[in-house]
Amino acid sequence: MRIATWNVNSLRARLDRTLDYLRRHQIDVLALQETKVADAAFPDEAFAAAGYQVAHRGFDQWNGVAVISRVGLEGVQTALPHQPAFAKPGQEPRVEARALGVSCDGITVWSLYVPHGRAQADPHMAYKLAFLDTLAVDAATWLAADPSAQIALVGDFNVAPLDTDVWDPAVFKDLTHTSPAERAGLTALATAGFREVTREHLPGEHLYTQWDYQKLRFPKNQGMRIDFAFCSPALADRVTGVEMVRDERKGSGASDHVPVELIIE
DNA sequence: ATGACTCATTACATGAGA
Repeated sequence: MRIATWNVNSLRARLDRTLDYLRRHQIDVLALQETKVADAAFPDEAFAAAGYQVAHRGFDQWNGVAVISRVGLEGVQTALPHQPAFAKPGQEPRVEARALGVSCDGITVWSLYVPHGRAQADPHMAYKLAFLDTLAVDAATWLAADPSAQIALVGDFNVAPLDTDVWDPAVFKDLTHTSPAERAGLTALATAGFREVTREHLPGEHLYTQWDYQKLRFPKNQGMRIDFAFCSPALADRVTGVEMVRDERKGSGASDHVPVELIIE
């Protein structure tokens, strides 16, 4: 069984590419982030025609998370139990479309799009840290309720845990993604008992999952490793391999992120 | 070549992303 996660950066702009990827890589479950589409405009039919069921959460052109499965899909949860809300200027706080949980063939797959943070002093950063904090709290609760649970927390975490996860740590020092507080948010998931299986299987340095569109970042391999898969112990034991699909960053019309796949026994 | 941002929007400039 193959589970993939991909920040697709607009599903409508990359629907054909996504369908083609599913076919070529024989993906059973695909967690998408940044679909940038409202639920009403989600292309359900295209996935149904390819043999997949779909669960999606999206209000407008921002954020948006989905799980696409050909091995069953039930028990849809459209937000984390304690997911914090975010208030845009002049608007009421809203729990954004950043977490979608679905049960697929006995595995609970959460597609997660952690808030970016924008800048250290920006309110969005406090939101990011609160999101990570509640994620770890909820995840710990799930594992306490059932230590044998099969849970995959996958997606765009918008945190680079190690200095070698970014092409130049100095560039990010006063920006986002590498601060101790942000990194602590991911450490908390490990403390809760979840294992980051992409690092277990691909421990190499400078293995990136995202390259900015600007300044020839991809040809120069100046990227970031910010897409991960935190698995409950019972599921982590079943993971036999991980692949970062670097080819998906090539060519015109690519997302700035590549898919990350888990091969599960 | 993997190539000098890209996406969506009551769009023709702006906000957001990382």
